[in-house]
Amino acid sequence: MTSFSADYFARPTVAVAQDLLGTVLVHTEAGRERQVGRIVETEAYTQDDPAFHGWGLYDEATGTLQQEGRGIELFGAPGTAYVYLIYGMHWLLNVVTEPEGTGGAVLIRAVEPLEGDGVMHQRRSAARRRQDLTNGPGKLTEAFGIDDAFHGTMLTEPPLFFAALEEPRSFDMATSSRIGISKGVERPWRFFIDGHPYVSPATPSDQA
DNA sequence: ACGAGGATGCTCT
DNA sequence: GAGCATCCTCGTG
Repeated sequence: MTSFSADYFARPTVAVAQDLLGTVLVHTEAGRERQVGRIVETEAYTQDDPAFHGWGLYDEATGTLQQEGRGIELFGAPGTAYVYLIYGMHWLLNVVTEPEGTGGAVLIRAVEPLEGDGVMHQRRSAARRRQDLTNGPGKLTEAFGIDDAFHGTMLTEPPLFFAALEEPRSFDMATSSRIGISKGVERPWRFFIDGHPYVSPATPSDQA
């Protein structure tokens, strides 16, 4: 299992978000079962996007980037983890995209567990069905034990990394508006494996 | 099956 | 004080 290098992430964000479908997220921990999840749902966020957590840091008219502010890490090295707390209780995992100096990130929204069911069930005691282990962005971070300790780490090497699984792709990709946002709703930047049972059950933001 | 409401903490106004 | 890239529980059909 060979991890993706920084070059893989140093590309247009939408392309990375689509390409990550069908690849795997891997977490290795000493003395514990390895956790592997096949990515079935992602979202893209770019620097000119009002829903982006670094929106306004880059001024397109002058080409200048602020030195600090919320989400400044999203302009850093491609392949870096951007982990943040949402609604005061759930950690969400993003991977930084685009070349350094350009902002962008892909949110990992859902995976299908391939290895590590035991650990995931331990961490996700609320899950009644197997798909509830990882069919949402906050659920998968809990199942994989991902929190702010991973913020800023490189997702190009263990203990947490991405890798290829299947070649060629053996699924149909579907698209929708992103979920849970109020700005940038018109951008069709949620990507998922059509009909897959581990896709999150939430409703896209452009629907009633 | 589905919808309403609450939990809970950090950032920006 | 509001808003937030969410999840869970408890109602009603």
